Amino acid sequence: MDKIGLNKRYDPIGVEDKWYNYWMEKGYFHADEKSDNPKRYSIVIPPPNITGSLHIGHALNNVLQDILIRWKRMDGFNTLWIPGVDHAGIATQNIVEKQLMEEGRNRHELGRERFIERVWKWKEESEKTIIKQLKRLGSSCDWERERFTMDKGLSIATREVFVSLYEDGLIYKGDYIINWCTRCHTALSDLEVEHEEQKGNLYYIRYPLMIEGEKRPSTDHLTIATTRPETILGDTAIAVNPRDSRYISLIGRSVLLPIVNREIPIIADEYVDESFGTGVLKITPAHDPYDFEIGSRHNLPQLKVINENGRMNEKAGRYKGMDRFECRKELVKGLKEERYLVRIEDYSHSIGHCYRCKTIIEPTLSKQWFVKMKPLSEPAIEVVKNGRIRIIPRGWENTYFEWMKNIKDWCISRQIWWGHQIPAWNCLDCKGITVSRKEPERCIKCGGSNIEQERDVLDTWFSSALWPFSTLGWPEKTQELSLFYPTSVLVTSFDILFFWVARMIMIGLRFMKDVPFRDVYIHALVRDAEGQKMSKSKGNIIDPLLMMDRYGTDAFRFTLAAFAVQGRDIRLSKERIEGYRNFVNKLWNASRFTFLNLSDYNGGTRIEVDKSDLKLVDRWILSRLNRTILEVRKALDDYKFNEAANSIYQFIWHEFCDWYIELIKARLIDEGKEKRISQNILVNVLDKSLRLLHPFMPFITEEIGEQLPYKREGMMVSPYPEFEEDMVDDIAEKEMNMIMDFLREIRNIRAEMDIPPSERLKVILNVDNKNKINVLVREKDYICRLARVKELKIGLDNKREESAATAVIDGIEIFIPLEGLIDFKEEKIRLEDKLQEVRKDLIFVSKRLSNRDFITNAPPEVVAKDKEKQKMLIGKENKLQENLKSITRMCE
RNA sequence: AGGCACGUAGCUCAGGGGGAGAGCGCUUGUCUGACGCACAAGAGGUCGGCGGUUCGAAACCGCCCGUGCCUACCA
Repeated sequence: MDKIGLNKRYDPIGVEDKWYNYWMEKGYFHADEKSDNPKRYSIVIPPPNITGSLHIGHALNNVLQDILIRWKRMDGFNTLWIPGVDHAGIATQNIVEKQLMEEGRNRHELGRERFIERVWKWKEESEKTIIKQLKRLGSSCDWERERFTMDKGLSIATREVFVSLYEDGLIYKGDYIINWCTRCHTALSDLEVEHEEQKGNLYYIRYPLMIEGEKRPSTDHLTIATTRPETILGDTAIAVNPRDSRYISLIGRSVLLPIVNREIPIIADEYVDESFGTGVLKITPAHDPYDFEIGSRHNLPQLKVINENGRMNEKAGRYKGMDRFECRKELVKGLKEERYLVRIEDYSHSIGHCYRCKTIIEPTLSKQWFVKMKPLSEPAIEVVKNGRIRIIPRGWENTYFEWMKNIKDWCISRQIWWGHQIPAWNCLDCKGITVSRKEPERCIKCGGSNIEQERDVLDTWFSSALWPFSTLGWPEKTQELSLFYPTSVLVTSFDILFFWVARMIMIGLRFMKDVPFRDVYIHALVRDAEGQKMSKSKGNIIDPLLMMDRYGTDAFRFTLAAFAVQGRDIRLSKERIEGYRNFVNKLWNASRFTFLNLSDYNGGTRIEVDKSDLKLVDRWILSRLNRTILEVRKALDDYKFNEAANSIYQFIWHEFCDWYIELIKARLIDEGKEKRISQNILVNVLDKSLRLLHPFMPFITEEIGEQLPYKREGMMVSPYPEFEEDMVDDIAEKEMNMIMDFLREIRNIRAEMDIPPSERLKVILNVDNKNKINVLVREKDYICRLARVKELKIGLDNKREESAATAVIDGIEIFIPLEGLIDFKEEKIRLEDKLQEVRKDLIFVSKRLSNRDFITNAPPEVVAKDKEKQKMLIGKENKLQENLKSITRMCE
């Protein structure tokens, strides 16, 4: 007791580190792969990118996982939470390149090997920061099992998956149009392209029609609308719809390409929309995904005119070397001068940008590696359809199906250095490709030794797709795999549903023959108070570390949980965190109170008192506690973190602190049996509340829990409170509600009549039945104390005194004699207001009850409830009327 | 263009067929032997608009308005 009781305010500094170190020393986070515990629960962390530090979204993500893991651990499961970080190919490479730039160097000067060494150094640094932050949050990860997407085991796993898919014909290499980032110098998958609506122009350009059979243009022409005039240089045809009567006769003829003066054919293709622009489409197969497809259908030449830097290449003639956007300007100028340009319209359309650097994507023809998705996607759709995997909230299932149905092959090669180098070797002699798990010595085709490994690396998401089983040791047949796969739940946010979740499902099913996780819980995105997505460039980032420094980790964690509503984004506000900081402090002081009253306590660790010795308040608080336990468990089961947090909050603050502690103060002053019972219940309720709260607030619950009169190894390894049905006590709750109503009524009179709290009152009660009298008499001491009443007269026929304020609750008339203190006029107004309120309610209920349809159609219990209410209101109305009458007399 | 959310107290948000809830803020009072990061009592809402279903709608359905997000090949 001396230990606590010192500070009136809880100070998290020091406490958090102390407990985290304690848990680590005890090895509580470590899952036992040799355990025969049949209850198992596992989560793999969505590995944060090693691009610096964690933001608030990560904080939310990990707090929710930690809540689940701590809850299950307390509930007796063998729990495993695997932590780790992701190499994040392009993003990380960009960061290190930027660092080099600041030193006035670039990666090409350094060379591939030394550059990669440099990235590894950065990795160590960033990883350290991230892990530290995760620990600061209280995350109870199994650190002995920490993984990295490029560590040795995961590299082997990645290679295994690649080779295996290649052998099964699901990975192929080919020339296709891909999304090219001219700044990152790499291909990107469709998902890595962000579309953004932008203002641009639609240029109407005249293409002169060639005279049939001759090598010269006629004076006729076709007009074509385009947003990208610079691609004219790469046009190899123009297309019209075969049904378009305007152009039907022209199909098969040709036009002269303006500026370039090259002759290209007019082809017919269904894709062309007659109603858009002029109904004529220029075809640039090497720089547009749909032109590419049309080109393939018609065997058109593919003419690349833009290079990997976004500059025009030698095929662009006099525009060679120009940036693509500069070329556009110049070309338009040229078209204008040579009278090819008909007009320019304003036009806004969506343009693809690189999701890493926001550069405008250049669709480019290129040789890349792809994964065939259709055979993988079908089983992945099935497992969600048949409920083997649950997506929570369910609304996301539709989004998932939609995407999976329209899935296209996945471009997985990246022209960067940081990542898993593709395990394919090209033969310099026969051009054959050797794909192999081990470094091959000879070409599989010609047997020559003149082979060279692919320089490209794999898309980062390729290795992420194996995360749920590669982290458990696959392709080795480990104990961990057999114990913890499939994992129990994946906690993530919707923005990587396709990038990651869908791919994990596909790859997991393929290689493990089972889903990677049973539940997918999709949480909100954290936005700032204005609803903006947080980003460094906007400068609206709330730093989780700063919040934890300022308010403590427990308050911060609790806030995130309380905000974690399904299907809605979070707007984080400091006020709210502050509110929960106050809650932490409230709990701290309730505990102080408890310990200050425990100096002579030698009671047991359980509720060992005879149930018949329990007072109403005891029965009530135990009933409420158990209902709360039930609610919290249910909410956690359903991933309703906010509901769980709220239940605990309401219980601890507004029931345990506001009422129970206040009510038992008098009992604790006495000595003897009564005191012991109070102490016992007090300790038990506090203990269970702490354990209930532990997954949300791990630190303070340990700090307080340590001082409970129990011999324990720590809250985090104590059992999670169980719901005990026989503790639920409807009668106690009903009686307590009556007493609380009654107390509120007296306090209300006090406040409205400006009677200072220090003024002890005399109160007379006129009660309508014996039962209520018994309860009131029994609880008289409590009532007097909390209402600050010096004299309480309870009876069946007590009469109102003349100068008394009055109030009515269900079946109880309250008279407070206020000789000299009462202002009759004011009291009259007060009663009139009350009467009006009651009448309003009464009219409402009566109206409903007089509706025949209501009586016949509404459920009987609803009707019964209304009838009872009506009866109560009539009683109240009568009493109020009587009292109003006599107060009116006093006014005269 | 299509799809999906959302619109509830001044602010941030819960709830969801049977008389509107929380936190913060606001007003008034308290300095009570755990806590002023507190206690007590209050004020404050046509639950975006219009129709429909129902005995009953803030909740379910349709349309409209507003906001946000996602997906998309109309050059």
